[in-house]
Amino acid sequence: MAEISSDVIRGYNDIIILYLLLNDPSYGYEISKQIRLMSEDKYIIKETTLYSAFTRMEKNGFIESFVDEDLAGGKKRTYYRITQAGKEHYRAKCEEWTLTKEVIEKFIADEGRLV
Amino acid sequence: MAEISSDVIRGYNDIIILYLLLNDPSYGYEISKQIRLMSEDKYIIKETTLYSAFTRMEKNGFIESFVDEDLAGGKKRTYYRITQAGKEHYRAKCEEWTLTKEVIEKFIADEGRLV
DNA sequence: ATAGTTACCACGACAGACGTAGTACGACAG
DNA sequence: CTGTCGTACTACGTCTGTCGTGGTAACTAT
Repeated sequence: MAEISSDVIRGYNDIIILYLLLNDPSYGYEISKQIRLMSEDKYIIKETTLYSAFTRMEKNGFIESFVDEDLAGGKKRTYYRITQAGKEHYRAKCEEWTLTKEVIEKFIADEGRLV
Repeated sequence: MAEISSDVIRGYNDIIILYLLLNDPSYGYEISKQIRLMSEDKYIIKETTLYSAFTRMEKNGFIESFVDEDLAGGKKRTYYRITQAGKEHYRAKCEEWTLTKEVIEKFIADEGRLV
């Protein structure tokens, strides 16, 4: 099966992650499972990619983190919450997506042209 | 106006350039003008990006170069021609694009959800 | 015991895009 | 006759998001 390469997905992980934070805070493991589910296994984000995206986006003020230390078994979990700036970033990225889509599709040839 | 960022376009320059070589050989300056024209100024490829893409794709066997030394004024021009492997690469990238599009669009929220 | 799931992090490598700068020729304006 | 603009590249180094490798730690089922 065809896979989505890292060069192609680059720049869209922000959209994907922020989308999953729009309604409620969430955390790494949960988000990675949701991406897999929603994409029907077409995109499985790498753990390192995800966690470094969190770090980057928190640094940029798009998300905020808080830790839940009261999990069963003395475990911790780091949650992320989208900020107002994050919502604006999300919206801007979505607009950029629309633009990009329009542009790219001009460079997709009809089937007949490929010999 | 919104611009297309390098992270978002990354991975699609191959499609764009190869598309413009599908019918006839062409060269850097001409291709950059065509991209600008076809995208209605929405995407203006950087010279360095374009020429390094040529080098990379020639190394990968997707294109072949030949030089026209007989231009007016003793100038040279390097043309590029798509290979069979290049056409297959183009087709594979187009399929990847379709897949990526399907995935990304699942993470685009309705207008109403953005407050 | 040990494999699997949950939940995360550090470190460094990689590659494509990009910024800066330079070369070289012709045309055309002032 | 000097300077800018357009044509047509090239070299070199930097940046950044992704990814590979490997590690920690606690619980759960076989």
